[in-house]
Amino acid sequence: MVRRTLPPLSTLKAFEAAARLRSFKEAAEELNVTQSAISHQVASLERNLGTSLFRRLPGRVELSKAGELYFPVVQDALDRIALTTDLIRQSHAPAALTVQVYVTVAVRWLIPRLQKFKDASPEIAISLDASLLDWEFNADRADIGLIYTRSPDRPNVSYTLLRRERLVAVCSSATAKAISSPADIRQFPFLAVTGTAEDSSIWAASVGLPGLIQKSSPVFDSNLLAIEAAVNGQGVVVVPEFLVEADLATGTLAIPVQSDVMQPGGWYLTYLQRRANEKAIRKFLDWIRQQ
Amino acid sequence: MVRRTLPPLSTLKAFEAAARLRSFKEAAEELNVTQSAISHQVASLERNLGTSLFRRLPGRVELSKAGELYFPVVQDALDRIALTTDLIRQSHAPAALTVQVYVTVAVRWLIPRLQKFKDASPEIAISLDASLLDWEFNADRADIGLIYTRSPDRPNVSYTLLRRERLVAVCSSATAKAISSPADIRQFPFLAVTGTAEDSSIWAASVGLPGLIQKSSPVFDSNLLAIEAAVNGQGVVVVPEFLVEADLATGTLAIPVQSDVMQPGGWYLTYLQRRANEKAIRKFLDWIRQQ
DNA sequence: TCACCTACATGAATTTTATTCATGTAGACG
DNA sequence: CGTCTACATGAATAAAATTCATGTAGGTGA
Repeated sequence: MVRRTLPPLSTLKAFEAAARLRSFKEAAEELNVTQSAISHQVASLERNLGTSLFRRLPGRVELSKAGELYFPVVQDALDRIALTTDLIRQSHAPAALTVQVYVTVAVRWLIPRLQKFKDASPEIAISLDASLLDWEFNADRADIGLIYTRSPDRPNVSYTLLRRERLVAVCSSATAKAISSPADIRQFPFLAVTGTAEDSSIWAASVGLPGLIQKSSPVFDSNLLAIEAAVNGQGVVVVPEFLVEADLATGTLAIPVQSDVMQPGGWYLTYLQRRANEKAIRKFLDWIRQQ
Repeated sequence: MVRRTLPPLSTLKAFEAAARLRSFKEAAEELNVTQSAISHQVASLERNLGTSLFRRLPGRVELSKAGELYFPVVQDALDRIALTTDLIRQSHAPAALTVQVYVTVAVRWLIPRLQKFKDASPEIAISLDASLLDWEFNADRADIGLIYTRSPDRPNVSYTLLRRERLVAVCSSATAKAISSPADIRQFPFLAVTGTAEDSSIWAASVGLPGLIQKSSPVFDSNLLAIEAAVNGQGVVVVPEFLVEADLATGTLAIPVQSDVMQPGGWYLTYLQRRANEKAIRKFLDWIRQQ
């Protein structure tokens, strides 16, 4: 008599993800394991049940009859467990929030304002994650992200639009004095930043200077470095306005040529939809919208 | 940001059992592991959740606030999984049924009739488990049990009364001829069987022979052996009537002294309540009630 | 009141299980 | 027809669960 009512529960995690995504490969990515691990786990569950749960088709899998029966039950059960597990963790863990943010935004915008949030919500421990690697929100590393995107439409992610930004070209005031018409800009190095070519060319087009960005332009890893270079009179850089507001106010940076063109995308606060009601996330969201 | 929505699911098995039984020791027994394993698993879950789930009291445990919140959810989720898992296993496993039965009953009653069941339900593969070790039904080893008990009241177990049996004393016909009154029985060895002292003394009392069973009586491990000894003229044994019906009919055994006393307990078919609707169990039950 | 018992805890050793790595297979796609 | 993609598979490795041996604390009975 071989009878073991519950299957090895760990295999269910793999099965649920594979069934939901209809792909072992994607399930593997979601669970941060290899495709091989999912394959083994599913095979082990199938052996345990004495029936196969997936039909293996070329290049993909689909649920078998038994899989169709099993999946909703397993998914529902794991959902319930996950929900209550989070509830218990939340009520017992000290509140903490990791904010994903680009270095430039962190240094030139967020950090100067962050003390106010800490004063208002001292019970929430804030960490910043500015590892440049992710341009998009990465829910594995952060609870909430302050990001720029043209397509705020990833599934299961909430986007709250904070602002659309005007693009401005900035340089040191000395440099600005030497520029009286848009064309004069060509006399100075154009400071390029990886990943922002679109912003630059939109701005250049708006002032009638196509081809402003040359292959020979100095290239920086991030806006932060390019802005510092501009402050030091090394050229002109195009950035969203809020990153240089303080410098414009103090005169550290100046606008050589006016333009009213906007960034094509928007700046958003993003977080996982299912976490929308967590206190720390709500508080940070409410606070940042007032800024 | 430490976030792992699902806890290690294997720890939930231990938690559920411990919470339900309100004892780590009993949970360990149910899951066939050591108490230490449960303790480690629960501790690991508690570490993962960041809060304790049990209050450790001297000699026992009770659920903490968080435990009270978690337990019903986990129990319900595991129940759902178990239910559907069984469903899938059933529909894909070749039907098989292990019947727990005492050796004597197997040899003298069940096996002679079993072919009829196999003929009627050839799709069900029958195994017998007559390992003497369990006097009670053991759901880990068998699907259904044919057992004798005075208290058919274990939780989660269904009992279907098959019959109550008359106790008869039997011996070879040669021995029977030498016995004309109850007292004559004392001239022959009384064949004792471990675990049936009660039956013997009830019978002895009913015919006015208290103290019939002596310390010097030969003792057998099971009725089967004692009956064989009686067949071979080695003495008198008291057994439930159905075990010797065939021998009485053929004259291999005889009843030296009549009595109408019944066994205090009954003969039951037992199985886990939750498995009452399985086809193999229902079929065996229906068949055996006709015998 | 003092052994002794019972139930749970704990750390190290061990066994079992999960995962990776390296490679294989089969069909789709250019 | 090669090449790519997604999954399978077996051996090696890493991680996790379990046991074993022992400890602790409170309760129980001589």
